[in-house]
Amino acid sequence: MLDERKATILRAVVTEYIETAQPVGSSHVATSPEVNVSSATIRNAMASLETEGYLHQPHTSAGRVPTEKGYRFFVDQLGGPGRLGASESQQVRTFFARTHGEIEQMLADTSRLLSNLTRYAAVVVGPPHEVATVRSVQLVGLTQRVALAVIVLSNGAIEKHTIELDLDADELVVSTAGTRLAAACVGRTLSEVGAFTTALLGVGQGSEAAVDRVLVAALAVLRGDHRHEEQVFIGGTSEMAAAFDAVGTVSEILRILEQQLLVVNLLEDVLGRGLSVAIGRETGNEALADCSLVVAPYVVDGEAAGTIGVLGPTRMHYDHALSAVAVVANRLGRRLSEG
Amino acid sequence: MLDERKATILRAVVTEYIETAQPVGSSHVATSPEVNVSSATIRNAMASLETEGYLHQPHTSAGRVPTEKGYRFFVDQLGGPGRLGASESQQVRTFFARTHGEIEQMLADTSRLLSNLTRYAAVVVGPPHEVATVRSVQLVGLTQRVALAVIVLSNGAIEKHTIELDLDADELVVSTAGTRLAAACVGRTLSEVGAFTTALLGVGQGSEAAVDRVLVAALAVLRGDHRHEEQVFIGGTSEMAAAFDAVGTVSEILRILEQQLLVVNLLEDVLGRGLSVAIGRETGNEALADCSLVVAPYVVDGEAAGTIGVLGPTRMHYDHALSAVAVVANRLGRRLSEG
DNA sequence: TCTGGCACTCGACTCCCGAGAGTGCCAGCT
DNA sequence: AGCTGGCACTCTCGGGAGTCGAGTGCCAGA
Repeated sequence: MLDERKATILRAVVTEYIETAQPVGSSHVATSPEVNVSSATIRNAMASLETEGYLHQPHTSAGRVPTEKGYRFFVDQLGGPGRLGASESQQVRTFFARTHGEIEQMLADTSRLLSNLTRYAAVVVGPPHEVATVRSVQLVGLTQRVALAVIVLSNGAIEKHTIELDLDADELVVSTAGTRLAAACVGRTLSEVGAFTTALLGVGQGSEAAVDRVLVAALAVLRGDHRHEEQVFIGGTSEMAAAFDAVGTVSEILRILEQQLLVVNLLEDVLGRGLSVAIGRETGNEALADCSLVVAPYVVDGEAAGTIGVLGPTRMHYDHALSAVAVVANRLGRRLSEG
Repeated sequence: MLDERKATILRAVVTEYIETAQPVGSSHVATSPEVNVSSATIRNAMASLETEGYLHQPHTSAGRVPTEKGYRFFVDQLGGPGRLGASESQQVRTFFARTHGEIEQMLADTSRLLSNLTRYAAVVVGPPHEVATVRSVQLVGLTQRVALAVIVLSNGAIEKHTIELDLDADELVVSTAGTRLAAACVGRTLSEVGAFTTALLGVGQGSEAAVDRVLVAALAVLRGDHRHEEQVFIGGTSEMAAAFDAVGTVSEILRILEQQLLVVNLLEDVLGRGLSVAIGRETGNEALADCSLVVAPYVVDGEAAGTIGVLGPTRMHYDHALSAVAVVANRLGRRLSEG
């Protein structure tokens, strides 16, 4: 374990490196107010910190740079998110006080807010649809052989699925099927609906064959995999790009962010490991070796509903990012709980 | 005007520069099979092309680089999109043959297809909602004072608007209002609906006051500005990033792409000027000085419905991008016309 | 156990020079 | 008249030498 002095020195190195992106030398650390020993002593400590794997020296005559382990120590000793500055927390409050309207728009705006606050890329994963209850189901015929199932969920989200019919269905048939479907689904969750069998719907009980066939087709679609249908909103990629200096790195990161499914899994994996910060390779993705991810779940009506996160360089302002993510997650959850 | 020789030389310089990103010297042009004069002659021609503004010389002992005017000439003399390679046009065909389901998903996938084909960023602007006819309207109560208007359009798109009510409305009131609304709206376009007055809806004619108030609130929302509600799908930003070498440039371009409204305007402005390619500053955006934009409208049921485009560096493969954009626009329009 | 001092290392920066790519111009050829 | 080969010139790029200085490790002494 690190004694108090080494911890202080490590803290100073990390802080300094985050600020300047330059390797930090012992004399520079000595000027830090928390440290009251000479640079020679610091040198000894830094050498030892290096052998223990917290610091790395790019070359002999350079200062030290934190390793992932060094950042990890730094983040752990932060001990959770601090408070956000007054003007920033005011900004968050007014944002959530003013925002209204469609949930998707709000989540997208939230990702923009978070990236504005942190100057890194922000990811907002919407609440999963499976757990929300169905408020309304409607079947709308688009063409003779294609209908659209529109499902309104209690949280204002909408799910829609095209249903390919194997017969020409007229309006009456479609709307009859819609009514039957609605009667069975409203008030249940999507995952319950997914478990429906045709029997539960009463297919075949004194109904037209055509209606039955539409219902069967609709059920088949609704039974489909609802996992990972979460919507993902990503903002501030330009801020993120500006934080790196190699265009190749930026390109690789963008390639990751383009795969929304991968992003969702990434965040949930990190959260699943009980972390709120994943540093470099801890993200589990080689392409993000130079990145860190700060995540937090948000809670709607007492249930974990979704995840938000911030993606930046490993030398990110962890304390600020942690606070921002925590505050935004908190407010977002509260806002969504209002209904 | 340029004589035949100068045109050929300019063509050769542009082609070469697009390929190599290196300033092109006269001796290099001389090796090109279309050119059968000595490098000295080419030098004279290139000097004259420079004074005429088609080429630029970074410094005395360097080769020439095309200016925007040079690219403009090159693009104009291409005379429209050529044919796409066999395997690529096959790729487009199978993509549109296989794709099915939600229109949004399809447009998003289209942007991915286009960026895959071109290796640049691709933008797909969805059909505007105002001109589609309403297939179904539904009012769903979410809470006592918030209802959701869900509008299904004939092309399978969905528009939804939250409606804040100034009274507590029970289910019956909301659904009654919904039925009345539907009766009036179905079959019309959204812009017609937007022009509705309360009188047209028959508000007040033998109906409950509560229903009327819900209807008035709903109409107010639907009257809202529908312009620029087009959805935008952007893919391949990572490819785009890889085509530049300054991270600052990439960041600026991403900042543009994050503003979807701006992107839509950009594409439509270019198209409005009758162009299919905007080079550098021709895009009208200073931040895109190093970019070119290749755009094409797509046509659904005989009507211009939307726009697709490709954003890459000024030294992009114009002929290929033009062909890809043209083919994808064509197929996309055809696919959406099927219904 | 900490500190000041000291010798040492090694990258960053500068300067310089040569190589090479490219140019402009001119005289001569067709 | 127009093209071409030749030539002198320019300027970037890359490598090498030299210097600077930030930073280190280690040691002797308080």
